[in-house]
Amino acid sequence: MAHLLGRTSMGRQRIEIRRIDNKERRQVTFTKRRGGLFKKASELALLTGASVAVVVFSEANHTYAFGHLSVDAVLRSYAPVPGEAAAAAPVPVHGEDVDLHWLRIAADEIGAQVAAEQARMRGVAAQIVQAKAGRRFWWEADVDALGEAQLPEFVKALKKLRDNVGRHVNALLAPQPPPLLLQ
Amino acid sequence: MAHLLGRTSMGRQRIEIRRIDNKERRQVTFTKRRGGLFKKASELALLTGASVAVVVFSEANHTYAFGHLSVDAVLRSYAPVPGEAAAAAPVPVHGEDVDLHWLRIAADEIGAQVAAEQARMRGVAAQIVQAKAGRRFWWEADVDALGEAQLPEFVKALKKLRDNVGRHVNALLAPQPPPLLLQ
DNA sequence: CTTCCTATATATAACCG
DNA sequence: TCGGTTATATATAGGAA
Repeated sequence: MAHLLGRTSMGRQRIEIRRIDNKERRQVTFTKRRGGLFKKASELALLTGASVAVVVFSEANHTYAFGHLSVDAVLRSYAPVPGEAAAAAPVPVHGEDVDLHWLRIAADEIGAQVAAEQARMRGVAAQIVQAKAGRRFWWEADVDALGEAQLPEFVKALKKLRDNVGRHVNALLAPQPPPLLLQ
Repeated sequence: MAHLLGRTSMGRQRIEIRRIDNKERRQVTFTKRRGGLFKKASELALLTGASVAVVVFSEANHTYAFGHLSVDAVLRSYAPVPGEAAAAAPVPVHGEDVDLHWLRIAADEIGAQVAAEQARMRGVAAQIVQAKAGRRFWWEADVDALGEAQLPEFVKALKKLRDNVGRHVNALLAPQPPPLLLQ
């Protein structure tokens, strides 16, 4: 076409970092860059031994996540409960038995995560919130607070949700194999 | 030095994507790539309008996070409470008043996040866990459950923590200006 | 929505202050 | 531990399948 006289491609063009107006271009860029972002995250984790988690929600409300060791293991942040000393307990490291999980689901459909890790954690984390009207939200609490009776059921429910979301999470929880991308 | 005869630099060298043995190099690479990852995340969000969250835990257990619109707003996934219909409430979209927040702190020191968003959310989310010994953990709950008495104090504590962590979060919560990097 | 291809814009491994 | 410089390895915008 008239565009390329001689050359076979215009090559990469510089663009401004602002919302791409054209819908389809925006979509293509989203897919390409999402992949690049996950790759970078993967490399960072692999090269430096850091734990990395990336969660992306597309405009279409699709959920994409990457995690090494597992999204949740990373997201599950820590924080000594406000006002409470972060009792430095001899926490085992990167372990085998990841028995617990955390979960998330996209509003309109799904999108989820769950997982656990014992590594590095010492304190626990916190929070939630929401301001407006009748919305519901969260709040972190001590597991113990759940009581031995409720916990099992809760975990069970979470696992079920996880399964529905797909085997994505399982892949992440797998052993050594290079971290993969979540749909 | 004998290394560079003529040239002034060896330029970027190709490296294998596997743990960098040399500790200092690993540290330098961590810092550089962490910045690059956040930048990419920022661009993805800006270019495509997607919500992106990135959380990184260094080997030294430092926490770094990036989020657009705010880490938590993204991480705070949704999931109708297990067993409870996700009452499709007419949730306002991406809004102005983000009055609540969520927080996270790195075990040994800090690292935090907070935020809220009304966008897309309809349901609430879920959980956590931990299996082993005396570790403490979380669990999400309905804000209402906190009670009007405790909530204010809790939020207060969180805000204080947030402030200590820096104005980073505030930057993220800001209006249009390009999303920035945390820490 | 993913993928291929080419020409460039960028990210960064080494090194130095 | 951090930045700044340079030469190169990579990521990608366009265009099209």
